[in-house]
Amino acid sequence: MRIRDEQRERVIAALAAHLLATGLREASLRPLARAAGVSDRMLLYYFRDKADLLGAVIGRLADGFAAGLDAALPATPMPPEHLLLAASRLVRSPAMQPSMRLWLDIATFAARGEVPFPDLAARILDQFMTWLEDRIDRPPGPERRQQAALLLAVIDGLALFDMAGGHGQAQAAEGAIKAMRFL
Amino acid sequence: MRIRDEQRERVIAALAAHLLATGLREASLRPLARAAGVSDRMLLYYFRDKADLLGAVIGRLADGFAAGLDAALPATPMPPEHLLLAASRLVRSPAMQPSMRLWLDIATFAARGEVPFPDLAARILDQFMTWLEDRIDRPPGPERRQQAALLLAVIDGLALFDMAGGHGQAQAAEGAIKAMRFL
DNA sequence: TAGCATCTGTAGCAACTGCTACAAGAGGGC
DNA sequence: GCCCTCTTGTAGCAGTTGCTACAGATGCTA
Repeated sequence: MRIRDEQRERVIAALAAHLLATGLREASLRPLARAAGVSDRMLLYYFRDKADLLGAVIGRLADGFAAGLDAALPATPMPPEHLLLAASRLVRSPAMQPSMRLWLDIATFAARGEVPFPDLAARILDQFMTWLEDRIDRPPGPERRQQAALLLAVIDGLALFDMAGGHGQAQAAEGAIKAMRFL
Repeated sequence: MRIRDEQRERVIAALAAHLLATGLREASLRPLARAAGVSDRMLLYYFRDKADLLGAVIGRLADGFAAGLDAALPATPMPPEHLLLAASRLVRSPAMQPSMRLWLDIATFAARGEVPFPDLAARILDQFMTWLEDRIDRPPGPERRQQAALLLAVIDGLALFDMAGGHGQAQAAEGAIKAMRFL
């Protein structure tokens, strides 16, 4: 039971990077095994099945993503307008692009109910929400939560534009954000 | 050259409904052929290849989607706050859910550069944008365009929430929309 | 030294992927 | 009658998919 756990760990680390780079669509066992430097046979020895493997890797990625967001923007409360602008710029930065692309992939798989993606999607959504809530200069409560949800919707919408090649639209929307106010 | 074109037409109509129901992820030739009531061999006689087929079908769907939006909300200019609320409710309605789910699928395929999805995604994005612009009570110009882009970002973000199982977040965001203003 | 659990490679299965070679039927023009 | 183009079915290719049966290797314990 020792080597197996060590290898699990090693595989998760290796595949996290690989998934970010290539996305979920080409994530079949043999290429994943190659990327992790093991055989596909062993992948299914370390993990129960493909869903188990992807769940572990994406779970790890989600934690890393949350940590990255925390590090990139200190948890100092600010007006929602400022937060929205800062967060959308952060999320649309080239460094975050692979993560957002993967997040979109996960959302579409979750939409079809494919395990383990619904759970993963819910978890990522929650992480994102609390990250935003912690940075809005309002007392905790339903209103702050509503604002965070709206902010997240805008952010995800911008990310979707970028994915779909609508960089112009993303740019335009960022312009409008500056003229946006919350009562 | 006659039957072939008739069949093309028939296949496109049949597969439009099928794609809406099942999404892009299970859209391989044999199931598509079954849904269209022809053999996979003939599918590739009517269409050059799979990309050609999907391009035709999704193009048709995009036009239908745009027409549906036009019919559902008359082109009467209104304040962006009202439009946003009306549009998001429309787009999140159960009837529109399959279309939005497919739109997400298309966006993720476009993100990987897979033909013909980048072109399709750009086209759908443009249709959506003009639909919104036509309903904002402002003179045409960059500012109206920016507002439309921001509205679309929110709408797409809400759709993403619904796909990812975040119905609570979508609900919350809609609440915040009511307290949102454009300068 | 034997027994045992853990680990790993070889090989393969049955299903599916997009696509194609080939031949044959259907129909019209000469 | 003939050819010629359009249309269609049969069959199959070479590659991929997730997953597994089996046998052998390894190392620890008694």
